[in-house]
Amino acid sequence: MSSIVRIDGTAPPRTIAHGSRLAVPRHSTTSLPRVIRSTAEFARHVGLARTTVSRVLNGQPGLKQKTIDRVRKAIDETGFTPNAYALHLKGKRTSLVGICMESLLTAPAVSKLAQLQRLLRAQSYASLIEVIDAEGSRSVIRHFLSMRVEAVVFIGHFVEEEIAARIAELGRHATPHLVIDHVGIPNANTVALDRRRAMTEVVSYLVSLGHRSFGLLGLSGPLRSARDRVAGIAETLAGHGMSLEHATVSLDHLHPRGNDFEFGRSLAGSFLGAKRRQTAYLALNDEIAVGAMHGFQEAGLAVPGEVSVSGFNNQDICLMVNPRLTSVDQQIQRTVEAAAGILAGQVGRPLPRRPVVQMIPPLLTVRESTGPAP
Amino acid sequence: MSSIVRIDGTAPPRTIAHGSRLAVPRHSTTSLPRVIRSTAEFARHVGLARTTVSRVLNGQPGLKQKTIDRVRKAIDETGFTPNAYALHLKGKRTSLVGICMESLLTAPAVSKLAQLQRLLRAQSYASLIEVIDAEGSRSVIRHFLSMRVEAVVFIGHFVEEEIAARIAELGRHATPHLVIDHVGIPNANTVALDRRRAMTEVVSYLVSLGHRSFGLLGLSGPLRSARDRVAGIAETLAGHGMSLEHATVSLDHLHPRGNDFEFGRSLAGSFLGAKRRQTAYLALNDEIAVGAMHGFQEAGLAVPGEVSVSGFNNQDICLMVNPRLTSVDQQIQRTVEAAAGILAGQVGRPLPRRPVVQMIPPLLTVRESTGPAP
DNA sequence: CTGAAAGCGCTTACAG
DNA sequence: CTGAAAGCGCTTACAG
Repeated sequence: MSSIVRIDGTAPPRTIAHGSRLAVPRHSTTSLPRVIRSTAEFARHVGLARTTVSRVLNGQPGLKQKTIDRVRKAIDETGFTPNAYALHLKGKRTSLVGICMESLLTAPAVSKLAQLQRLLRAQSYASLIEVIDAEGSRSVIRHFLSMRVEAVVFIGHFVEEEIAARIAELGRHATPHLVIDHVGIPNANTVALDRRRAMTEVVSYLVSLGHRSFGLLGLSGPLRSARDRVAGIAETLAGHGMSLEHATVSLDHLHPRGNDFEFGRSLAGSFLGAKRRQTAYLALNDEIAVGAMHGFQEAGLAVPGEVSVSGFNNQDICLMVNPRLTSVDQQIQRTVEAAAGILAGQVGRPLPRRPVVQMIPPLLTVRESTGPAP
Repeated sequence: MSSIVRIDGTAPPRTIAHGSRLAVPRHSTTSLPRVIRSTAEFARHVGLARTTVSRVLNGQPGLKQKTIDRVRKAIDETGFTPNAYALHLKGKRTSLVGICMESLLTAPAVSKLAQLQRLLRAQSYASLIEVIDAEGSRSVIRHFLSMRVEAVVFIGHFVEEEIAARIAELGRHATPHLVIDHVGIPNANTVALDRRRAMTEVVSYLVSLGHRSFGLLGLSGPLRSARDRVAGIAETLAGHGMSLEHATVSLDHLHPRGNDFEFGRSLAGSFLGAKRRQTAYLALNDEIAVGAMHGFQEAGLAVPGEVSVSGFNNQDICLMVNPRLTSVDQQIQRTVEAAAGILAGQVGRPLPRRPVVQMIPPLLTVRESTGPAP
């Protein structure tokens, strides 16, 4: 068992050992090897030439098995790892990918990160991961470039001009990039959910259930992702002879946007207070939808008997509420696989002249929170 | 707008431009600069000596302002970044921290990662992040070592012997480490929630409400974290003259462990079927607690009127269910700050002889899912 | 300010 | 198998 020392965020007291007579070698009977920091030191340690060690390390032919074994054994014993920085200077690939995250606090984004990293690792890439904001993006990209990453991935929604500038910078360094989620950045290779189509599917489905008036929850605002969604709603309504102005209502302006769940619940309250109630509610995300559902239910409204509610992202929480939430699945696995495929096609080759843009079809997942219009 | 090209995971078609007569310079009127890859090239580009450029780059004194400006301007124009690998060979710190995650799919772990990264970045560390399993941990650590990271952090629960071996390896390389969450690894610097105490608080509170029989949800199994929790329960019960055997029941063995929410719901079903029902239920995590709560409610039981349910981790979902879930907050911010403090005390110094272990006190967060025993 | 030189830790011909 | 050498991209004295 390790000894327990409580500290308060300060450095632990360094105890100076002065000549304990009972001192015994720790862990093993051989003396502790010094840290070996170079092939030169290591070669001396094994009693071979630097050149020979290097050849074993790189699996080159023409070596006696006995020599190979000797070196391997010494590597295991000393834990010697050749300096990656020297290796790269000699021309070895860095096998590094830089990943810029809008946030590590939103579940779908982290899920994309996790899956992308798994794919990259299978191709033996390691990842440098940074959360970026508008001000910090320049320095992050410069650091990635100084680390000679082989590609940079952006996951999330960013300030468009900012990322466009970063992408231009990457282009000047012949470094491939890919944007996941944020669609519409000039000259950006992009993989993103087809959000228009997502709303087409949701709205068509609700219209087929007889809904003609819709409350929009959190879909206002300048974000490209929200605007695309609203465009999809408008388009679909138009196809059924309705208009956005007449068939939809947004009360987003009535409440400050804090925690999404509370925001959704507040919105429900406002809709309840309005003269004419909508029969179906489309939320920006699952959290807002769940909040709204709670708001309606607490006021005694039946979901989906009196109002239908649909979410977005198809997170676990959709299954944990009652009734379970209808939502749109982002198809994260397909998204990430497409991203990895595009990157694989660009790394180590001349950059393509035109950006590659791939839209991923969403999957509407119908559950019990939506039903026929009353 | 970028042109839209649909592809199927294959590389984009490379279009060869053959002599369009309308070709115009893109983006600017100057010709596109070649990618500059070294100070030598860059010095030639600005018309200065390599030495001078280097001095500007490193902010050394004795340079004319005019020269400095000239170099800075050229850096902005060309986006030149000095090769980090050469810099490090010349003795510059790597300012890299390696982070080993058990998983990127569990919210509390990702939250720790996010907050730790923010603290590290404030000290201008970049992070190499890898998800590790028992087999892969060796190669990940060796890669971190070859990248000469200045410290390695483990976040989550691991196979003990595996991580102990990795920590020994790091020690041989004089590289500081820190384990967040997994307590009890020999010789490991550790920061972890005091899980025993967490259960002491929950159980004391429930006992004070009159509860005398407890259902344990998902707390069985060999995981150190679960065993610590059970030990805390036993201790507290003993303090009130009760015993684990008589006062608690676990039915975990009756259901396969899949999705936690469904697992919780199934467990509730089994408890409902049993002869004598417990009055309070302690869950491994919030998801299981929410599942159980749903299970009870669907069977017509009132929460907390007839049964009390408490979760663990205090995730957002606690607020989104009805009644809101009593849970234990891990105090992630304090945890991560402690971790960063310990690391800061160890980087660049001789490793301490004894490991530092710091336990973080939990915060019981009482909500409406727990109440007086019926 | 410039220029030539040494050296960080490697790999890779090259001659023994 | 060994050993000496060149060179990757930097920084840092050192002499001009």
